[in-house]
Amino acid sequence: MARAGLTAEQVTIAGAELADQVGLDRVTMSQVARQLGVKDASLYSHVRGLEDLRGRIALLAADEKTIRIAEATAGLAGKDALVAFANAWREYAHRHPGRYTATQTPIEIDPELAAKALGPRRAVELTYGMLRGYGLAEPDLTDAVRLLRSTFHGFVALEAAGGFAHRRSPQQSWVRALDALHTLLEHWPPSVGDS
Amino acid sequence: MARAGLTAEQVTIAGAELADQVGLDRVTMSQVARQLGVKDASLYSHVRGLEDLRGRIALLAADEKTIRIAEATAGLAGKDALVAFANAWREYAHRHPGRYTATQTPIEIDPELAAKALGPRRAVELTYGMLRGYGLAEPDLTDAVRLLRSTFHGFVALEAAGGFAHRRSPQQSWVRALDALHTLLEHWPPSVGDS
DNA sequence: AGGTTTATCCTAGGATCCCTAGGAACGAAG
DNA sequence: CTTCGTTCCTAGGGATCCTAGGATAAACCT
Repeated sequence: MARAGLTAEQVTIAGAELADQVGLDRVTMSQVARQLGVKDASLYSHVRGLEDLRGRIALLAADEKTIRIAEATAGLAGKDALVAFANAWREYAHRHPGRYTATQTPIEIDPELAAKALGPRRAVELTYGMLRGYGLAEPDLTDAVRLLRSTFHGFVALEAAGGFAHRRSPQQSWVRALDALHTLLEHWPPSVGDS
Repeated sequence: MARAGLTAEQVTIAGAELADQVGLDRVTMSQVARQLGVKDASLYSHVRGLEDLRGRIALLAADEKTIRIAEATAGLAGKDALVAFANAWREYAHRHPGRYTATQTPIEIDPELAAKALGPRRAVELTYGMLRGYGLAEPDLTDAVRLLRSTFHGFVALEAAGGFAHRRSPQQSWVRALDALHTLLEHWPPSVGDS
């Protein structure tokens, strides 16, 4: 019998693919093991357990998503950058629903593992960089970043949950939302309810 | 032995409370049964199974959330209505994280059960009603509703997932986001990328 | 009240899953 | 070739979901 020669990454990738196919909550140690042609107990040499696997999938997805966004927004500024950023985000969520869900699930991730992942930090930089063209200063910048991320995530989450049952296509509303966010950023309101 | 005298609603409520305490994914038939002082097999007289229970929790939560929002926005208009709507939404998510998660999870719900639930329809009406003051017409209205719902949901979801690790308090960003959305609705942009 | 019916709750058990313990075999390193 | 570390295995405990079928409490009806 030749040995499978697995690594933690391969297990993670198998889990991520399974998550995209059948949903994150249906990713099971046994299923992943079967997929890899291995007994489930064997996975524990590479991964601490199901929790840990989920965390790894989340980190993998965060990295991948960040990379897609970085590629999509490279060299762009202003509205072009905003649209490219948002579309890359949404496209990743569509293409990899299971992975995307993993990024959103509040999981405790092994700290020493998270330290290695450059995804999150990179993502923050990217978002701030995208907003550079709009001339915002702190703390408005942070507020704007949070608003954008909220809208992007909320939209794709509702989309995935079937929250847009209406006739109008989500795509049209999406384009419109980006238009709206762009003009909003251009005329970022002065602190109205200055509490 | 006196009989427990359960109903589907009581099982659902027990499940919902458990979800708020330990997280939706940790809601198990056995746990709910233990909580109710009953063997797990007994629950299947009231609920089809775990899937079904989750669906019922989701519908319950949707109803509750809608009611809170309706109470909060009663008699209000314009920005007051917007802020009250959004705060009621966020507050419900904070108070009932498990229930709220259930509303977001893409679950297939028993159609005949969903037909009874007035939550979703009511919620749609409420949202459209809240926007009445801004003088938008279709299809802008639908786009605006989707944008708002996306932002609200996205914000609380990221908040729950620990996505706002920054120094600035989420509360401040939230207030700011509502200001921004308000001015956005007042100056809803003409269709820019009219594709 | 007594008997019938219905629904609730039970015991029993199969299938699946997570995870641990400890042993076997493969591959590399001396 | 021997030794050693790692990968993978078998075996098994504990938990879960769910079904089947039986007991029994409560409601209903004459």
